[in-house]
Amino acid sequence: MATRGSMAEKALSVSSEHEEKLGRLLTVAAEIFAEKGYHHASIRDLSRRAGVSLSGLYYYFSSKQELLFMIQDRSLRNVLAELEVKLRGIDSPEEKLRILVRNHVGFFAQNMAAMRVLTHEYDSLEGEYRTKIRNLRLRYSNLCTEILRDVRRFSGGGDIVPLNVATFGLFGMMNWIYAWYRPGSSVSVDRLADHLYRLFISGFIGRTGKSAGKRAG
Amino acid sequence: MATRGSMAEKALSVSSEHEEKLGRLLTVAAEIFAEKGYHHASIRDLSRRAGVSLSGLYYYFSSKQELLFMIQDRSLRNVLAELEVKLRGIDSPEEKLRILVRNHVGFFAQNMAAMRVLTHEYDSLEGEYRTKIRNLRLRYSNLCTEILRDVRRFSGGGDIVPLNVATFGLFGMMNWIYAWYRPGSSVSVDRLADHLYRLFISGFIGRTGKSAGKRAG
DNA sequence: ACGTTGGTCGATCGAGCGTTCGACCTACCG
DNA sequence: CGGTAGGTCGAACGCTCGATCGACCAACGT
Repeated sequence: MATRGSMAEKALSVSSEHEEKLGRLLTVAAEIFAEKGYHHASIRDLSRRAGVSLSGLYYYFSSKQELLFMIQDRSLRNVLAELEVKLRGIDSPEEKLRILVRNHVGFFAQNMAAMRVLTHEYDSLEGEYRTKIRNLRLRYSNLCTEILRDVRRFSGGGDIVPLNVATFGLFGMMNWIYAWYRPGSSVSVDRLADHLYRLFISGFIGRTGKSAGKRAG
Repeated sequence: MATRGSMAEKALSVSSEHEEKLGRLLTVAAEIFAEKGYHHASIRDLSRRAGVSLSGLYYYFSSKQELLFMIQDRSLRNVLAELEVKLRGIDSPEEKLRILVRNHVGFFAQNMAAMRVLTHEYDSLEGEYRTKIRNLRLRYSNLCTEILRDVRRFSGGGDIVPLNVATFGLFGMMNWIYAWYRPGSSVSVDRLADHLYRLFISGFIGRTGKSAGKRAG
């Protein structure tokens, strides 16, 4: 059906079929990488699970490294793009932060395999692949740091915790999810995101525990 | 030198030399695992870096899996043992929590390779090795959860965030350190631990960002 | 009818892997 | 001295890996 038509139509449909199959391969590969780790997973595993011959796979990517790169690149770009759309038109810094957390946690829950590969297998990247992913990650964490800066300025909170420590603390909380959270748990994804947001925000904008009227050092 | 003496003395000194060399091997192995990941690291790498023949290594461990297990087992036991000592005689739950964070972060900074392997390569363990490490981890996180429960009861804080979410959030913050912190940074280890403690505690015991007033208790 | 292009495959290569084995070399014991 | 035990080693085995190559096929334009 979709393969009939003019040259332009065909080129389009063919390339979209190509994209589609590549996408399927990347999804399956992400699952395998997430299960066994990049280095332990073999292209033969992917060949078996995807029902494609070993050599046939190499039509869609040129090396195992590139395969890993594509998974991380797509995940990160998706997270970033979606986040930037959602932030459009939002003024309140705290609301921005809440959106960031929800977006991040949401992606994790929805596509756990790829996100796990993203946080777990960064060091498996080499050379230019690593550099490119590093830059994307930097863009992401910088965006987060800027939001945190605004949150603090806006709330008049003190400079208790350095901005970069706070940023990494937040990412730590969010990225650690893959180690324990299973979708379909008693805590829904939205509630989880909300919990983490609340856990973070009030520690960030002020008040240390000791001023809670209990202890005198 | 140390090899002279009676049978008992020799047995002692020999076994302690054995322990010592095993310890060195584990340290080097942890560095390699931390660098390249468990599956990508080879026993031959260890052989080269430790200056011991390939087959000679197998006198000290019986398989690569056991090697990985020993690294994780020792790290976890050290962290736990040291923590239990430090907690002895402490009553204040908040102080207990502060000690836990300092202890954890301190171990990370002091022995980053092994701790990285501990948090990063749990899934590389198989069979009984995995079960044993899982139990140790459980003991650790349960200890943490209990402290958090006391903190909340003692501070009269609300039940905003479920205890297990809070526990994993805290571990996430602490374990994420290996992804960005480098010893000798501008933030000292003690200050880092303090930052993370403060970031966590006030988000945990109450008040969302909106109404950041003093609580009366 | 023919050439081209996109896609797939079996067979195979060379390299590296974890592990084993038997030989070997001390340093001690009786 | 001979014997035994702790420790070390080179060589090799069997296996899996990532990657390549040339053959093949169906669908298309001309």
